[in-house]
Amino acid sequence: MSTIEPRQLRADARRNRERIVDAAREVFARCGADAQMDDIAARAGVGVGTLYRHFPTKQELVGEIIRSKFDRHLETARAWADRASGWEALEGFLREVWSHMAEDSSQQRLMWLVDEKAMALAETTRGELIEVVGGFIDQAHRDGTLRADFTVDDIPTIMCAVGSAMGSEMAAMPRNVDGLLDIIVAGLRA
Amino acid sequence: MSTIEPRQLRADARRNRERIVDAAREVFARCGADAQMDDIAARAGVGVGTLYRHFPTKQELVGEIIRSKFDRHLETARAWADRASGWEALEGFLREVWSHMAEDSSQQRLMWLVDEKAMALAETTRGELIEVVGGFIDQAHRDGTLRADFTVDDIPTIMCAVGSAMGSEMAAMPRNVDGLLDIIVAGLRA
DNA sequence: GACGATACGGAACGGGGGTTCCGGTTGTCA
DNA sequence: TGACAACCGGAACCCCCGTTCCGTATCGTC
Repeated sequence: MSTIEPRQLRADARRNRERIVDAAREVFARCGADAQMDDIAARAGVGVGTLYRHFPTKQELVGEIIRSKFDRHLETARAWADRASGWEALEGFLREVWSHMAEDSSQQRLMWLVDEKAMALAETTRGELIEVVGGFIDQAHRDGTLRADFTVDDIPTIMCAVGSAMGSEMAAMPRNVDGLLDIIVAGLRA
Repeated sequence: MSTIEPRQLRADARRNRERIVDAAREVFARCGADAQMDDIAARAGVGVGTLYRHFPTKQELVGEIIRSKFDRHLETARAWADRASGWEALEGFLREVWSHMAEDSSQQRLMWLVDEKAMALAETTRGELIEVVGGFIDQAHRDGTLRADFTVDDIPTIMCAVGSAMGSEMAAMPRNVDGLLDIIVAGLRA
């Protein structure tokens, strides 16, 4: 998946790397941005030192998780491109991604600690994502089924908004994310 | 403003309290949730000890800021109640609140560290807010101008989503909050 | 102006958590 | 099977930051 393959990892190292990523996913899902490196290492059945050999910094670990999320979104987009086009594909894509996001909603909070470097790891995938989803949007505009001023560049904002609504647990405040999603879809329609 | 008035503050104490709240507003606006107590005290021209006498915990200071935000939103709601009703009042209220939020967008990030206790300070104001805005919503439903399944309880979710979209600065991602607001308003309309 | 109550300042404390270091272990290759 | 490089574990390090403590200063009142 990565463009550069620095060198071949030793068998045990590769195994540990996978364990670490899995553990990170779990712990980030449970604790969000508050996840601690020690916990991740413990959950992976590995010492902190090992964790830090594979990911020299917490940011880099976060970056890996983010990258894998983008990968999954790209898969989703491609699946919809095969299955439909225009508005139908766009709505289908959005709703499916949102349901993925809802599955690990507390993980959404970790988007807050993403920085340039972490995001750079996902740049390639993001580019392809823009291409595919941009196709849906262009087609929908041609069909006149999508609000005229909407562009691909609006998608990150929407995703950020939705993700935050899912991830937050603001005290004593009711939360109805499904309602928000319906509102957004309705507002997107021409 | 507060229902309980524990005792009369000494003149200098009252002055310092105000300075602290002002400083907190500034520093939270600049640094969001990362704001430090030391910085706030320094900006207020006051020692940390003084800060802690007035607000025994960071949460309590956050609570004060949140409360004042809710107060302002309540004022906005009442102004719109005098001026209009139904959909017009609802949209006017939302857009005005959003523009207030946009003014100190980085302050939005501090909503993440609000807990029950901090929110409790704003409970009274929040109740009145629900009442006034609920009035707009009921009227709009009677007029048939608002999406049928929308209730007051959906508002926090929307606010959280919008606030996060404003407050985040996710790297290398375009951000178009105004577009999001238009989409939401369009989606709210029946 | 003097006295007690109320406040103030800011050095110091404590613990939480990311990161480093290095002595020991394990995979790989000849 | 021996030898070396690659890798591992986890105690220790250190900085950051909320919070406490207490000697000093200021306000209000008689």
